[in-house]
Amino acid sequence: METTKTVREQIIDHAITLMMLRGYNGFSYRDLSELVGVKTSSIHYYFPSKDDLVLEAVHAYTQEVQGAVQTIDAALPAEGKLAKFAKMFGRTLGEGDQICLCGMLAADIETLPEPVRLAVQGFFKANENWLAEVFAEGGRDGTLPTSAKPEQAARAFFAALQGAGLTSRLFRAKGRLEEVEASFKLSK
Amino acid sequence: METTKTVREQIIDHAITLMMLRGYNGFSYRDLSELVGVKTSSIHYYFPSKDDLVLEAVHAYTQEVQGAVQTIDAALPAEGKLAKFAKMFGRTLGEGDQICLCGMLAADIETLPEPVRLAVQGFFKANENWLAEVFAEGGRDGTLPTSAKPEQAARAFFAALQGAGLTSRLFRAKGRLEEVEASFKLSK
DNA sequence: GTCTATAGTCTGATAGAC
DNA sequence: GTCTATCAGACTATAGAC
Repeated sequence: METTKTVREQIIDHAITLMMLRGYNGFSYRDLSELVGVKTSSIHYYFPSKDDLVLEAVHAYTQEVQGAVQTIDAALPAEGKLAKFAKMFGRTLGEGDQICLCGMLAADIETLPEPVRLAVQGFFKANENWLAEVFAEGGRDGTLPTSAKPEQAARAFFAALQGAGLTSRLFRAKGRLEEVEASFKLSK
Repeated sequence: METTKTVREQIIDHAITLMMLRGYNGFSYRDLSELVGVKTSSIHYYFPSKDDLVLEAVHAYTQEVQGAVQTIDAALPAEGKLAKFAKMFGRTLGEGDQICLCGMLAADIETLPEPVRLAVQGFFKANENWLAEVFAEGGRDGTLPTSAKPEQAARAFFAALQGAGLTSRLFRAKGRLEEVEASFKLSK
């Protein structure tokens, strides 16, 4: 099994982990240098500026998450899909001290350049679109409360998950994520 | 009218504004120095360390928000209280480029000392407790969907508001906050 | 590609005069 | 209380040898 990761991949992986923990302004090239085992100047070789690095990190993270979402069985009832999605979202939170990369960057957004904002928007749109399909389907098959606007329900649900990720970590109480799913299920 | 603010009050006010914009790791004593018009060493006179400043900022912010919440008419039906609360929360977002101070600090929490975590937790608890009362009341008076657990509904609703604050700013679309309230109203 | 060395800037924080 | 002056350390980033 050839699982050796390139230095470039290691940098991105650790950058993602660090940002999910401390945010964009809370980690440095030096932190990465120590984790990856190369000098900071070598990191600049791959990513000339920190902004370049974040942008690539967001792209990699989006692809990774979307890949996982696509594995959710299409034959499942809508209610089941929603449950799986929520559970998956909870699992990205590591040992409980990390939040979604794009939720974190949304908090840091006013210190980031426009291309990063667009990339983070892209992450939200992709997830919201997938969820809107599920809510629409749930309305049809009767496993979810009928909503006039599936897109609206999707945005509210995803926002609630992001907020719950924040408070789960704040209170060190993982259960807060499950409450969100329950709230949207009993609904309507 | 004697509305002159002390230097100390100005520092806290600007610190709150800056953190709601850029987060804890995105502002400096120098920024404050320029806004308030005193040297950074003078700021250190009032707040020896940055952590001291954040802690006082959270206390001041909590008091301010809770004060506003308490002005919501107790005679209003639960549904109306929820609407007022959501609208108030939206108004704290300034020109649209700020988010709730404690939502922001929840994102930065892993870079902050324990006393700040406790203070931020206090802010969330206070708001969630108030909302739990409203949800319980709404179940009784029939203006809100009956929930087995008003506390759970309160936490999910507040998390959704925090998440919507994040995405409203990300997309520069204020409307996302209103969607949350609508989602919880049609519910159940 | 990775390194050493370093530039240039910003950071939080302190000492001490007034 | 506010200032000047300064510290030690961190930061992103670059030049150039190997």
